[in-house]
Amino acid sequence: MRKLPPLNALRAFEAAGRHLSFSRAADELAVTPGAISQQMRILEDWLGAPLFRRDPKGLSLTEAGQAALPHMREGFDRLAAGVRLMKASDGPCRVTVSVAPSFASKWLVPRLDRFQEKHPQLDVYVHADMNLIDFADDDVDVAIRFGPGGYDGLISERLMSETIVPVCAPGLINGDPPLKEPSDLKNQTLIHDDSNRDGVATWAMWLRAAGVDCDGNRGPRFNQSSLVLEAAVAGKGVALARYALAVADLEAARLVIPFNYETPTDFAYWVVYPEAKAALPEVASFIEWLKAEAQDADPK
Amino acid sequence: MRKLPPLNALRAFEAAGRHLSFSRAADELAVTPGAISQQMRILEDWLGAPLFRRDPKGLSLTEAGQAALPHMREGFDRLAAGVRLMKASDGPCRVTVSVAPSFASKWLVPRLDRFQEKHPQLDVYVHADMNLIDFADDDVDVAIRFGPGGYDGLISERLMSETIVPVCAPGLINGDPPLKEPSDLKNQTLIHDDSNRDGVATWAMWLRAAGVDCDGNRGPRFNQSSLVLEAAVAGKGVALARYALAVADLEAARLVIPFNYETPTDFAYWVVYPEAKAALPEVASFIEWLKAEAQDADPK
DNA sequence: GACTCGCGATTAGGTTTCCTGATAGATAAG
DNA sequence: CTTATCTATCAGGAAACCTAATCGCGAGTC
Repeated sequence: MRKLPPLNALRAFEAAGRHLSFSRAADELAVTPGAISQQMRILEDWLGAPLFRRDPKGLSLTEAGQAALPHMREGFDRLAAGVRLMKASDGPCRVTVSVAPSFASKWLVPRLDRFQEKHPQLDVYVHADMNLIDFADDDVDVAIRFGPGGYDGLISERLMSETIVPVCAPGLINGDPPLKEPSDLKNQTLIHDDSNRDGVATWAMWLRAAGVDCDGNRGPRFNQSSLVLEAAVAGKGVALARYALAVADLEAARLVIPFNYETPTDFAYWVVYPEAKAALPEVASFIEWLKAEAQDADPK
Repeated sequence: MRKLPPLNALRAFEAAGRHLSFSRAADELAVTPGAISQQMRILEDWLGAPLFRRDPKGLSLTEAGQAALPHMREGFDRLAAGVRLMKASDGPCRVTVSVAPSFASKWLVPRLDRFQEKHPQLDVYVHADMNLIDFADDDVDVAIRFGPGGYDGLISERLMSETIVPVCAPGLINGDPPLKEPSDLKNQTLIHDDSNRDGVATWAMWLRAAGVDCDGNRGPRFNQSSLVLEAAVAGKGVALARYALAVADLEAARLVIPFNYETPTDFAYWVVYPEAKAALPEVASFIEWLKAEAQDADPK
């Protein structure tokens, strides 16, 4: 026989522990902070043990709270998945995918009609956001992320690897000054991508690796990779692009690779989702499609 | 943002769906059947879809209910595991294991002191029961079962395989009549084990396989394997024993194998537990110990 | 066929749980 | 010093929840 404390108190704990703030938990659950405070007192009384340390400078979880929190999260995730299975088994339903804006515009959106074709009853809601999202906060089913992988408490499956290539508009190659080899880059405008804070190849790194002695910090900068690519398409200069993002423009000959000098990265694209989401058939279909699509694009 | 229906309604649904009976669910949750009925109405209203078919001849789940039920079960299991982690991180705690009476007395109990030695702060509660148990109903953490494996919605890990051997008290071999080869069994009392309903080797099957023409149905019968073995130890006749159960008596020379004629079975011993239970360190320790212990006993 | 039993549905009314709104204390920033 | 932010606490009220009683239905039983 399971003996559980009041379920609302557990839900309040899950939110409070996640935010490490009673106020934000109250906000999430659409109640007042006082309600959360009381629920926590009730829960701690029921347990006979404290879950939070109320330091003057902020809230933190006790060891017990720390240990229990992931299970609470997972438990409520499961319940939510179950509830979604209960209602409206037929009819249109929606998969929400969180993805970086550049990847959305350059990779995902161009392929999305293929998914629509295969699953006409499913609507995809693309949630483009630079920031990592919180699956419990936002109503996100699955995320695509570029990085080292290994996201805690979530399932991450590798979609494809990535390489960095220089790209520019076709006209630049035989322009004046011409662009035939890496050292010609000294005479070109370099377009910079500031969106990868995590030290994915920069021009400075690339030039050093290619043995070109040149200040790699000059030139326009953008905080989104798609803007970088569009600047390159417009002939504004030479950009360092993630191949997956540039591939559509390359195939359409709006961009070319002036010299073949690929730089593989340790980072890769990952599908990331909470374990419980895999139970939803619409989410499972989307993930499966994503992986197949990535397989085609990047047979490794 | 997760949007969940009233949590108590979900818990009521989980219990009602599991028992396929509002009354028994009410019993489990210590409320009246009317309460369950109302909770189900509330939940179905909230969803806008029915979860149960109220046939005159009994309750059954709709497709939606069927799909959601396992997730509810798993979700509440997780919450329960989390709650157990919250309270009393130190101090003695208990692991409850459900096991067949014979296996308990002949295999588990003789080894249990080794576990106690290794984990002095853990108490093991042996719940011996002929019937399969319901992990949600009874407060059982882990079960050991003899069978084909593959229990739905639960994790099952193979402990060891099993073979069937004839056994008897040492005195019978050179007694009068003597017991030197299978055909001598015609002159012996055969002790029968009725505990295995699922067609694990019977004397009739065994004699046919061994080419002995003899009516294999005569002799005393017991509904527990441990009683069968004890009758054999007492010299009442020859028994067909599962090796794992007889091994302690064989090593102590209270029993012998009159002729080497092992019959392997497709069945094996399994540790079975709900996924969420593995989160509890005491349960994880016990399972780990069980597997190590089985490895020693049956290096496969 | 009448009777009983078991089971679920339903309703009114009461109890418990839960939340609000106001207030207080404590901390950090302006 | 003032303001903003955060948690704790309390009383009162709203909402959720449960009980108790009753009804309807079908399956056995005699």
